[in-house]
Amino acid sequence: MNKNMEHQFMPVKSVKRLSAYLCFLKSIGVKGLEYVSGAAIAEEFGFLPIQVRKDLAFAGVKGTPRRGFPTQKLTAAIESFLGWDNTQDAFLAGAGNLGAALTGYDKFEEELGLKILAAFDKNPRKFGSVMNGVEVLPIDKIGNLAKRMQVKIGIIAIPPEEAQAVVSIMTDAGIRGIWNFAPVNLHVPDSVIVENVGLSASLSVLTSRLREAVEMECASLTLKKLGE
Amino acid sequence: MNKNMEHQFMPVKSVKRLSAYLCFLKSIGVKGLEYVSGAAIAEEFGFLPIQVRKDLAFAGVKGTPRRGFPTQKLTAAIESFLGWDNTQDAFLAGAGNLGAALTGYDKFEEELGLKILAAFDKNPRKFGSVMNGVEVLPIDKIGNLAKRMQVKIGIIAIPPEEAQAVVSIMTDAGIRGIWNFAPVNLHVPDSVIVENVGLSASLSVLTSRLREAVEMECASLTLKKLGE
DNA sequence: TAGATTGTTAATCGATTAACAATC
DNA sequence: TAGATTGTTAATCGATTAACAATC
Repeated sequence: MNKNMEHQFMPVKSVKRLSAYLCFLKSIGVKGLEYVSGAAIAEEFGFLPIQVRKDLAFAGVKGTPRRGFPTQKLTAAIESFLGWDNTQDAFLAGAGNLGAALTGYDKFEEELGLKILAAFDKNPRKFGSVMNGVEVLPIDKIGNLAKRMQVKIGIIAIPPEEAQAVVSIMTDAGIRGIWNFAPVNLHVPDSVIVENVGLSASLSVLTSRLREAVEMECASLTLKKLGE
Repeated sequence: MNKNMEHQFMPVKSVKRLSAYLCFLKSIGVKGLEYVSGAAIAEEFGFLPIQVRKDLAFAGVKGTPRRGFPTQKLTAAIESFLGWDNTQDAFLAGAGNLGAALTGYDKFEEELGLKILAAFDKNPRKFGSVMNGVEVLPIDKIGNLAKRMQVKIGIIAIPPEEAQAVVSIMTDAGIRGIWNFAPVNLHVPDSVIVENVGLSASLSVLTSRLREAVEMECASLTLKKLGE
């Protein structure tokens, strides 16, 4: 096994930033600007230009000195790099409010290429109903159907208590990627990838930052008073 | 300005992990185990014990050698550290599917202390309706009401094109924290904190990891064949 | 050409991990 | 006491940033 085989993994943070750049590029793309510089992207996000250049280098686009990056090519390159240009089929576990939000959000299919083939729920009253164009089926069928249709992505939008059982069925059925919205830590085989959305964690980051800001203000206020 | 004033900011990653630990601690808390070790928590998440201990040290809980951390105290300490123990009032912009998911998710109020006081929408047909116990008001009223009620947190669950305008109204009205679900980069004054949920970014991380896994398998398969 | 921007190579910084002493 | 686990201090690793050469 030689060293050249070693695969360069993409840093998670770069992937996330690239996805943000893409969003921005699409918004300026409509303005018809032929080139965009790393500095311009950096400016928009408050990053340093060198960081943007590093991220873009990962995506493998070459820029032109003095001009920047060709907007169209750059957009296409990042899209391809993030895999937004080919469709991925997914099954959604949970036809509640969150499930409705996910099926109702056209951007996932149109821009990211995530095609939610069907939703699954344990509530019999929902069976056969259509949620934003996606049919709701009994949750018991999820394993067999995933295996038969070779679906590789499962979305977890069910209560945390029920999540692990469904995930196990999914992975047994050959699902390789889990997009998890439930506040539980899921256990899966090594070959399966779990991406946790972690809304509670995200909210915690916001509130802890807010508190830090308030503390800073109090501190500088006290300092000012003492200085008077 | 002496060095002692310098505030130790909490690393975002530690905050996120602590929030995950909390979820796990609550689930084992019901089992009535008096102590839990860093190693046990690490095991659950596949982390190294030292990382868990480092994170817990931030939260300021003292453990007992040979026994671990007192489950109750630890849970309470992390909750307090993350601010889950005091209520925060919030306004929600957007009464669509996502807004419904957020208002319908009781955990935010019960466990994290996030109280969504009202939802705001531009669709007149929704005015006055009640969404999971939260009243829907005209979006024009969000600024005045936020100022009057001194609301400090705003949640953005509206289309990206409309987000910046509403955010500007929010920050003018004194809102200090924005929890952003819209796929746009928001511009706010320095005193305001934005936490982006970035569902597209999250999905991109999953799909790029999946692709990396597939590539690795192909590579090792090729290698195997060559070796035969 | 001159100058702005890219891309590369090196330095810095912060987070993770290791080693080990302290403690119940 | 012996042994397991915490907590501290140092080493490593990876990501960010700086410096600067290459290039249009």
